[in-house]
Amino acid sequence: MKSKIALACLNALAQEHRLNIFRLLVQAGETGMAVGELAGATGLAGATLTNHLHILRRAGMVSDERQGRVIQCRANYQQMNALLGFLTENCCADSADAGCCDPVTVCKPTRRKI
Amino acid sequence: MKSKIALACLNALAQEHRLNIFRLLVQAGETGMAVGELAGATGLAGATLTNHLHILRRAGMVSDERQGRVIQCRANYQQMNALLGFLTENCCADSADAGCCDPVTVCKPTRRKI
DNA sequence: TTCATATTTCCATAATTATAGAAATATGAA
DNA sequence: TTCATATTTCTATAATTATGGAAATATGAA
Repeated sequence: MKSKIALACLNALAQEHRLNIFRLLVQAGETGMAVGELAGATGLAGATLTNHLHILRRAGMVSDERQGRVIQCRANYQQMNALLGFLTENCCADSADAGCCDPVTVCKPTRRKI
Repeated sequence: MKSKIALACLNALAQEHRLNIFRLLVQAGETGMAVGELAGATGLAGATLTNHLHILRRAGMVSDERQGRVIQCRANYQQMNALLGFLTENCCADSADAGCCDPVTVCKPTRRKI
């Protein structure tokens, strides 16, 4: 992950409502949540929520898919893991003790409860 | 780590110059860098640098110590690790598959080259 | 069609954050 | 003392970000 993208990810997560939205999506696992569900869960006005989702999408932290009239959002675990990797990867960069930090354990989406 | 503190850490890192400062300090290891060295390395005006350092300090990401006329800054590895822990800890919160993510490997300061 | 629902875009405003000059403070050296 | 260096605080301004109403778009149902 490039520094510029990491910055976009950090920026996306560095806001109360967006961190909240992202965590809701992470916990929702593979199923994800509809924009309307997120509006209900967060109490945000539609336009405000759309703006926050836009920032999370641009950073690659959230992906979505239209299902009829509903747009279903999901956390992007790959991007989440890439961000964690970036933060630890640069921890030991250029040090005499390179590799002192092992890669972060990956986080996987949870299975939907049937 | 509480969500509010994680937010402060994310916010501290979510800015081009602050991410740069933090990475310089991480790479500087135990020795750290003086404010003046950081000014030289980043090209930031003194007052601007002070403001950014203030935000990193408030978030607990950077600590410092006066040594004569110089203030030596260091990355706070504990806080860095706590942030990584927070991000993965919440990854699987409330999931049926709790614990799917192991704790992040910790990052340690590098030894000073003698 | 027409209508209702879901979501976004457009837009303006309020709030926050970044920037840096100038003055102030802290320290040590002469 | 007096002076030079290091850093911060004060303050103002510019830039960016957050918020949400109203209108627009997309979809499916009647």
